[in-house]
Amino acid sequence: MYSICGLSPETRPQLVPSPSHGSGDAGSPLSLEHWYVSDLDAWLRDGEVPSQELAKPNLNIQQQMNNLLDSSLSTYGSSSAEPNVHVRDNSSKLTGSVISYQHSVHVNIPSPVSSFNSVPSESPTLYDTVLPTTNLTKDSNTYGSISYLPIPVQEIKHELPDNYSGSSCNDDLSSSSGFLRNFIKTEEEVTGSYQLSQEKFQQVQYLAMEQVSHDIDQACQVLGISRDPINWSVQDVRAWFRWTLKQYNLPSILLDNFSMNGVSLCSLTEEDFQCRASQDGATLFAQLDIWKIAANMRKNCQSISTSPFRVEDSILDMNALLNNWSSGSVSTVNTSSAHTNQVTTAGKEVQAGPIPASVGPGCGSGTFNNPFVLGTEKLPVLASRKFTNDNFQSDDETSEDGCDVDRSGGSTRSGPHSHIHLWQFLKELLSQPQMYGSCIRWLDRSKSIFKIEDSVRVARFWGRRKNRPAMNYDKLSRSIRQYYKKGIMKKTERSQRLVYQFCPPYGL
DNA sequence: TACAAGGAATACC
DNA sequence: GGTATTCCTTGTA
Repeated sequence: MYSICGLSPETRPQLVPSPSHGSGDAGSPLSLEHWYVSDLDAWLRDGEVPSQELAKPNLNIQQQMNNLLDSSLSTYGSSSAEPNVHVRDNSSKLTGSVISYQHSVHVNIPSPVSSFNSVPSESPTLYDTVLPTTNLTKDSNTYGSISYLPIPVQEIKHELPDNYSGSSCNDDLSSSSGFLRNFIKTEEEVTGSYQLSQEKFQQVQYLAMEQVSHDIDQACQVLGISRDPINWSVQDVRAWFRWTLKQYNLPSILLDNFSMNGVSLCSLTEEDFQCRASQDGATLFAQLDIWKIAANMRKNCQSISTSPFRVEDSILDMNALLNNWSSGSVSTVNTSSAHTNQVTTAGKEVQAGPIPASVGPGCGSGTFNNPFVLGTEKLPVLASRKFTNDNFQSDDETSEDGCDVDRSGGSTRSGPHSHIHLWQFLKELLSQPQMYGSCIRWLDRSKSIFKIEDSVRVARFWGRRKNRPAMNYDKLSRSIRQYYKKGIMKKTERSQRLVYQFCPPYGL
């Protein structure tokens, strides 16, 4: 039997509380998507991790996790001292969505459907993942920003259950329960001299996303609806709303406001949701977004017939995985070579190409150009990789496989040897305000006017994307200015610092 | 100090 | 050759 923080599984409370803006006792919510800022913030306070990055409401799970990584990295990277993470009394207040121990972190994922009586939960109520790690070490070979040496692969494999061969998206996800159990450590192990691991956070991301997928599967079973909201009928949409409202104990809304099929529903913006469902619109929109991501994930994974997802992927390039899931734009790939390389370089500094999503599941010849990849600045494994290695594709190669950008959309994928342009890249960032809104955002979408809120980060993202570690805003802005005479971009009529405007049709 | 603008040379594909 | 990068100077807020 295992014991964590002095509480047996039987006595420990349900870990993740209901949404903070919910009723407070809405039963067990879906999963980590319910890690609202307050949850993470509470943990970060205990962990003495700066939380200013988390002061944004309605962050989705990726944002939360990545912000978490950001905060952790910045804190731990700024000091040679070990993370000052300590035990917190999880029996009080939040009942601990995340429980921190000295030198280790437990992330507890609740059973997603335990409150949904008609669905017998096959998953344990508590998923406890201990995160033993290696040291976080500054690596001067990167951008000058904080980065870390990767965890040796053998160490990773050691921590994984021997019989775990990785879970493809088509696997029986219920097996994740057993898998997770293998991560449950004894208290003795918990109090061992482990250190906070960013790699393990990535692992947690994987587990969380897998769990979300499981949740959705079960909900679909009960509701008799498609996993993909696009396929929903008007009745399906209504069923989903009823279920979601119940799941989150939200007050009833006028379902007539959402009398539409799945296609129409998916085309609604967050603002549309808020107009139709007032303050709960954001929550509903976020939930739908998760479903859409999961649906894309399933589609993508089904297309990867030759290369099942492997657990190494989740560890070594979790962000790429999530990017894959979220972008829904990966094509059939062969992951074997890159992955093999990663494994066989165990114990060494993992050599890799640039940041692209080229090494994640379904990303071997990786194809998505989603700038979320650039968010891997937060991921030590990737950040510490060298920028030259033939075993990994360059970023351009990554984006070329079915990725290219047309003038109107800015979405990237098409034939080989295409290269993303800066304006396209900026549009990609702009297209994901939830992810990059703190860096770059539209000021006036109708006029294609945008503002770079964080020039340093945007430049860093661009540098990662183009494998230019020395990229900075001076250089990036020079490239932007090159667009002036080409008619791609311009300064606004009333010139403002860091404010630019796409010329038509580039801003469409 | 950060940003804007643009010239010039260079690198990369 | 096109595009981006790098380095530079000058100017502005």
